[in-house]
Amino acid sequence: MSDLEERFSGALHNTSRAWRQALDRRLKFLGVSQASWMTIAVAAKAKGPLSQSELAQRLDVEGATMVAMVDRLVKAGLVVREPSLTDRRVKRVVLTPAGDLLYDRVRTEAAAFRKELLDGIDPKKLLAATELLENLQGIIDAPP
Amino acid sequence: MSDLEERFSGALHNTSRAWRQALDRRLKFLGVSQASWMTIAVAAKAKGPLSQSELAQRLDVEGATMVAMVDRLVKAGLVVREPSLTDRRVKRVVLTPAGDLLYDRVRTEAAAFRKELLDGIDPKKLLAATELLENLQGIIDAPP
DNA sequence: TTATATTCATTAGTACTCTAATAATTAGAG
DNA sequence: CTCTAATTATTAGAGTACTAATGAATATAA
Repeated sequence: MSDLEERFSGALHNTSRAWRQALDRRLKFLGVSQASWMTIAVAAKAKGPLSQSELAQRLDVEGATMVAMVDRLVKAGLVVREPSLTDRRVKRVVLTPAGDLLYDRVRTEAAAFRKELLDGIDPKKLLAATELLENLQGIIDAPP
Repeated sequence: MSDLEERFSGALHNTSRAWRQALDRRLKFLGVSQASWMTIAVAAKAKGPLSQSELAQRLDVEGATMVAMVDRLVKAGLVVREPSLTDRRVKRVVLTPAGDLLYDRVRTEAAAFRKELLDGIDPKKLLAATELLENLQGIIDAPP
């Protein structure tokens, strides 16, 4: 029967949720949520400053969501909006020194947390699960 | 290196998110989100009517979140609040006929969607991934 | 060049989630 | 029985996400 399918679906969603919540608790002392950190991380990893649209696309959220996110990050002093010189519609999101510093700290913590959780897992099985998830993601994102 | 760990983490969160969003789109014509449906489902599957606390616990959300959720479901005519006769603090959440009907429809749709997505996946691999995820969830939820 | 279409950022309204604080009630200790 | 603990539901405020509509700017077609 499709008992396994239901079980997999439940495990996928519950584990993802539990992970996110646990990481959020762990990073609370830094004063940032995972959504904020992910935005900072994508902005930091890019070669040049990204526009809000590019950020939204890479983080798989809507543009309107990114507006509010950048508002909060600006308010927190972690990024600034810089008008593009070549396209006056565009505003580029640039990290402040405080943003850079925060990114370093959060990245370290997140990696340590990942390592703790996955330490006892067989790498072969982990790889197989990763490939299955990536495959599944491709199926979901495929054109209907 | 921990490259695989980062890759797994990304795949887990992205796949879970993509699944949830795709299912939300698919169920939009029924006028309910997955969060609402999950609440209805837990209430429907229970033997007797559950209190808001019990619902919150089974859905792994906070009590305050359940207050708002039940508010919306009551407004939508899917459930009613019934004061407990034995404990005047408690309000039990009872499905209306409209709630029962909606649950049947959504359950059918969700199962069909699951089947579509997981149809081409090797059951052995699916089982292995499920077990890994369940194991991981146990690690996350374990007392620190 | 002018008209149309697209893109970018924004606002407004809604949904779902959290934490912290509170009132009412119940359970337990003395 | 009374004082204290814990539990239940609630409110308030904030973060994160969506859709839909808008103005401004750019790109494309005629």
